[in-house]
Amino acid sequence: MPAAALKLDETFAALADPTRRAILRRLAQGEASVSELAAPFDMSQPAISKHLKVLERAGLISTGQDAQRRPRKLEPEALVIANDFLIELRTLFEARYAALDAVLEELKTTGAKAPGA
Amino acid sequence: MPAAALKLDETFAALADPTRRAILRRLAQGEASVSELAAPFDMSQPAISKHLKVLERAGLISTGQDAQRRPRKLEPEALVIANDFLIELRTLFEARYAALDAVLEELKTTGAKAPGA
DNA sequence: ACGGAAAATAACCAAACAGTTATACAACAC
DNA sequence: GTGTTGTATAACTGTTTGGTTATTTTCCGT
Repeated sequence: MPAAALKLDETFAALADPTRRAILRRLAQGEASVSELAAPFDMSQPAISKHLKVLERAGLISTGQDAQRRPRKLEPEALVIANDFLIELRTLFEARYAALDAVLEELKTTGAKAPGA
Repeated sequence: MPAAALKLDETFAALADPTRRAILRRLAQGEASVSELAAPFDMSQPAISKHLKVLERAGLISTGQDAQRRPRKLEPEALVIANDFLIELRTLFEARYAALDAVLEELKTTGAKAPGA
């Protein structure tokens, strides 16, 4: 298993939670402190800290420092890795149809004979 | 919470497992029966059936019928939904930089004064 | 040095997950 | 109908997850 796959596990798992996705949306608009991030949610501060830890382990965010605050910011690289997997799938999928199209085209031009014949 | 968010939860959660991602890669190349899908893995058939159920609930695959076989095929629509979220994030993120660039540009042309001054 | 604010950590709990084995079901072959 | 193949379901188990409250740590202000 490639090393990146481990990160992929964590990245997709991190994205599977609506609270965490909302946090990412917020961070896409700029850095924010834990309490700022926690404010919109009906949830304790430690719960948010846990979500942030999940996001950080997945490489989706990073932590800064500003006095007592630990502002988080989005790390878009991890998003790219996730996207790459989706693109890989889509590419494989489309390649298959391209191959099928090629076969059909071949059949048409050679007069509906079997490929090996 | 929008209705699509529920699917997003399930879709990303489904993608978070390496066995399931491998199954999707396999299915991207064409339909396959359960036993075909199970073959590469050191895992029981019921375990694979469970993974397939997770993938199906997420809308990532669908089930056909061919005698005793229940061939699965990839459903790329769900991939699009997942991709849309990533794109949304990226768009928000880039919009912010665009806004920042605009501010910097404004500062440059007006002679480095504060925006409100 | 002390008090307070921001955040992290610990300890705990219920629910969900990912696997197992054993069993049941469905559809074909004879 | 009987046996066989392919798949699903049931029941169980250890681990992980997502939340809680209580406590601790870190840093600032005075």
